[in-house]
Amino acid sequence: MDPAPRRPSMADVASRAGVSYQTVSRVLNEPGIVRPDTRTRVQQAITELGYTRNRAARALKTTRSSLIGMLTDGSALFGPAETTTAIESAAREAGYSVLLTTVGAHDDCEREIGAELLGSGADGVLVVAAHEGMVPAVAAVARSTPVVAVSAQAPRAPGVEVVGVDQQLGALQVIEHLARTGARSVVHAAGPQDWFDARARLEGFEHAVELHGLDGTVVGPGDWTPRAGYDLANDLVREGLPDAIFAANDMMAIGVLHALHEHRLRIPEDVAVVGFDNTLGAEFQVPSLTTVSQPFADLGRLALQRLLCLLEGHELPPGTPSTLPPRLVVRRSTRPERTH
Amino acid sequence: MDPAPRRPSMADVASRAGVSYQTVSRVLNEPGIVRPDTRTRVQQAITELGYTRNRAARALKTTRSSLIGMLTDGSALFGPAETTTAIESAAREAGYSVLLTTVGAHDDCEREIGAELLGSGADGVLVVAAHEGMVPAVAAVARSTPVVAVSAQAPRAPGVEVVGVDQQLGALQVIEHLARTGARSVVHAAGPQDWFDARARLEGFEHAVELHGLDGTVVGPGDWTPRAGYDLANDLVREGLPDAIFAANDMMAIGVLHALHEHRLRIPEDVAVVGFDNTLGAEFQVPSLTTVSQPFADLGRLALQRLLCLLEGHELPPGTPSTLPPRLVVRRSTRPERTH
DNA sequence: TGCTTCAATGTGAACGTTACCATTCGGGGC
DNA sequence: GCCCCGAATGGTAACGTTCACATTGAAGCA
Repeated sequence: MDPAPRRPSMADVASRAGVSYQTVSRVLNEPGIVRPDTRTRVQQAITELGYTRNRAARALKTTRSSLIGMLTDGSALFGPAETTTAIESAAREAGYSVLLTTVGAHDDCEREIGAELLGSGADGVLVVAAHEGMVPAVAAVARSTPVVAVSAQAPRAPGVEVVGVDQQLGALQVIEHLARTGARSVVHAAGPQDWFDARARLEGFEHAVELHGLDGTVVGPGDWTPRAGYDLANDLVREGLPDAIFAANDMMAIGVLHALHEHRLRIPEDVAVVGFDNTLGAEFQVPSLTTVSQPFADLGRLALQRLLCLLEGHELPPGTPSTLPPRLVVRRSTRPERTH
Repeated sequence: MDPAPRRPSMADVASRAGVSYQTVSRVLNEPGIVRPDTRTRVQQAITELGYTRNRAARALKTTRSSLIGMLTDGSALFGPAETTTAIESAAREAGYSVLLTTVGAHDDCEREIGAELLGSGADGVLVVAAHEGMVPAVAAVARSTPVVAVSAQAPRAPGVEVVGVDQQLGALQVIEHLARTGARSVVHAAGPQDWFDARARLEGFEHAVELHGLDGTVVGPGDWTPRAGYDLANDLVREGLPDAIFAANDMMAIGVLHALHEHRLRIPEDVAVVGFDNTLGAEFQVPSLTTVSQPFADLGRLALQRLLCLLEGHELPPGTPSTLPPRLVVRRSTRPERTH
């Protein structure tokens, strides 16, 4: 093995460029105040040596790690993967790196995750797919670190800002569409109620159903998976079908479709089906799935922007929303609206 | 604002426990050599103050960051999300945190990403969904940092170890199954050829088809999305259908199914369809999708294990595989095998 | 008792950077 | 020609840890 080929430090760059390491630091941090020819000399030395700043030393001295912790449920990576990606690239652009912490949905994660996040030294934390089990950990972290949650209504812990898509509005759009297309009875195949999003969708469903005088029933809760939708739909087939089934997410809707097909039911003629999320495959289900599209990427960027404001102390641009509207995407799994 | 409520340091813990900071360090790093009563005193002080080690200082002194960089394609989070999750939790268990770096499939990512990874100070790097565009960046990183790639055959850059699922074997299993169920002509709807996995599946297809004397054709390449599968299948319907269509991944297979349904073709009677990945929704497509299941979670753990060996210099347990076998999952989108 | 020995703990220095203050140097105003 | 000023750069200290070594104290043994 090589005798520890130590990465070059500022001192190495400095001696190569014939300046002091302080000048190197200045070239990196406030290039404006160093004379152009010195600056280019230093920059050349930097590229020649392949120098990169030692992150640890920098963090130690500045007490800022340039790290953002991202706490997310493992299973959630399937759905809002776009949020994750958007956050990461926006963070990179702002000079931060993203520290990923996943948590199993059913982990007893309070102690461990909280400690992990705290110990990670992140400047701020983003909670991406929020469920009840995360709340204690998040609350603990929030006492010493800025936290922004991407969530329906949020881990209402003190110090936690929330950015989200209006899930209730999404549910309302679904119900209105179903009402307009002639549905009288609607069943909501609910998601796991320890997830904030699932709860918000359920509440939205109940309000909307009442508002429109529909016959609304809730079954479940399921666990976001196709199998849950499949099982719930089979139960419904046995016990009597409504005009429409509104699944808590696309995966459950896929399971619902499958069960209905097995029973040779026609969609949407016998039953209409609606999902939520507009995930990648939704458009190509059979029939293509009417669903609610969430602006996952915008959401990620928005959350990061908010966190950066918290971290760097500047104001949020006025008019920045904290809630984004979802968008109903009508496809073939529901009856067409009359286009008189 | 509070006047910078500095987090407690070892010195704070030490003075509270009435020992020197060195003793605190020892309690944390080699508890065995400090007297039990001192140890408990220190530990109590630690919990009372909510002390956590300053990661930056530790990294600075030890020249190890306890960070593992994970480079992945953004779109890949949809598929092998399990790999990501498995890696993260295994890493946490081993005392490492995961730094996430995503890259758009079509980014001109060479310079930027390479610099990012290098500058991140990660002790090692894991490349999760490998495509051609990553190679320069990965090669650059590999010169100064251990790199393990999770990939078919890999960015063959010097110093990059590879762990993967045997994609060719998967393709072979598919073709054998199709041959046994009476298919004579098979079309492969290929994936993007700058992805190593896609290329391996294509090659596996070609070998297997020749081996079994089938009439094999390749169409595409597609871009992993359902729409690509949909478009390719529509072309096929127009130009003449084979007995079976083998899509490069499940998403493309979903698009294929959709197109076939639109043309009122029966699956598998008129055309059989096979996917790859066994993603969450595959079982509940209509009909349920025959596909190749990849042990994503095992793969993630394996990759991390390899990287840790590289990092910490110990030997890989003998008999540890570097290639995992996939498993064909036969469902209803292909004809049943004769069970004589 | 006096010496060695070892276990337990303390002290000093260093990791690579940035904040702060000191120094140098050339030029403009009197 | 003197002083002062500001621009450019250099030097020193400190962030919180860990490593290597120094110190302490009690036990073991002649």
